Amino acid sequence: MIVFADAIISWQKRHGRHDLPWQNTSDPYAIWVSEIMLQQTQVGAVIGYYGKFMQRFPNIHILASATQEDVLQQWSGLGYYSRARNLYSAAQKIMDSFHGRFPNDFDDILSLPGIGRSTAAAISTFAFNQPMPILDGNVKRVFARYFLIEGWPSLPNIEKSMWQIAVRENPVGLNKAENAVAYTQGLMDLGATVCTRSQPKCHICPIKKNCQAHLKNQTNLLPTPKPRKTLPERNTTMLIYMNANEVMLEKRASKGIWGGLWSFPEVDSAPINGEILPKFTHTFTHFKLHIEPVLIKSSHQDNMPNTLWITLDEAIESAIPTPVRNILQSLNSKN
DNA sequence: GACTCGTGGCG
DNA sequence: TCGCCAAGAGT
Repeated sequence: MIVFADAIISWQKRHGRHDLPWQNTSDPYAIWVSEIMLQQTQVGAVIGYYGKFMQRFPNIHILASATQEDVLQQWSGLGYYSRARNLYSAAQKIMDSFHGRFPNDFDDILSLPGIGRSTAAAISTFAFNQPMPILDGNVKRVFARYFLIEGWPSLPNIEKSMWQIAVRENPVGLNKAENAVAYTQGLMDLGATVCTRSQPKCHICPIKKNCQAHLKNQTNLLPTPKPRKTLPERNTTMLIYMNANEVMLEKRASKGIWGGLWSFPEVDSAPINGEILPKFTHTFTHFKLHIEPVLIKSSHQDNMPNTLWITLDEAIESAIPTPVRNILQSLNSKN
């Protein structure tokens, strides 16, 4: 109730995070970019990308007038590339449908591609001081423990009840708007720095007195982990066509894994005319990919569709996924 | 409701 | 070393 929110708010003001690169601003564009980058991605992994992205695309207009290739290049290595494609697509929509100004209406924000309920709420709160409830991984963990909610939090019925709690606890009363930022930020700060998944710092937690998991000594059992199946494994052979100083890259389909990025042509098994490079494994969230790179010396420039020849140095700076970057860098260090 | 979609840090 | 999962959204 009020007690919960007040405890979070006062704790955040004293002990929360106040100096992240996307804080201390009300620019909806800056906040939007940060919220997209932070989806399923930890703060430490985002900070470097965020600075470069904002330098390259300082506002909506510049982002919208760039190419998707430019945007994917800045996103290269961060993962979940549909976020970058949707960010770019949303920028176009803001130009076309909202006169180039980021909308402040919640439903308008929610209508933008790549923005779901929680991200829309975070933008609404941080950029426009309109308190709307969020429900991210941090909040789910805090709620699961504080209210002793069993079951994997992303199960639809569990998540639904957590949204109800998020709405109920969200401070929307009179004169609460000024604390909306502190409450929303505080929930995430608490989950990220105190109510962590392993070894939570309950001794410094501002709400431990009423935390059901803490009182019943079940903190280490909550939240209920996701039911895991064994990861499926796949194999692929990447063909690295290379002449004196250039490699051939192939643009991947716009959807699916690494959509819209540049990679190597893939086949099921190695051809006999190549030099087999060391195999390695790249692990995704939902499968393992065993990659066998094969180097093929090619004096002529094969004219395959959706391909280009590019120097090693330029290739490394392109919109490529991480395993491709690793391969290119190993080739570069050889030469 | 289940699946897809990246990468890196951590115990 | 390896399983887990993080400021989720789209299909």
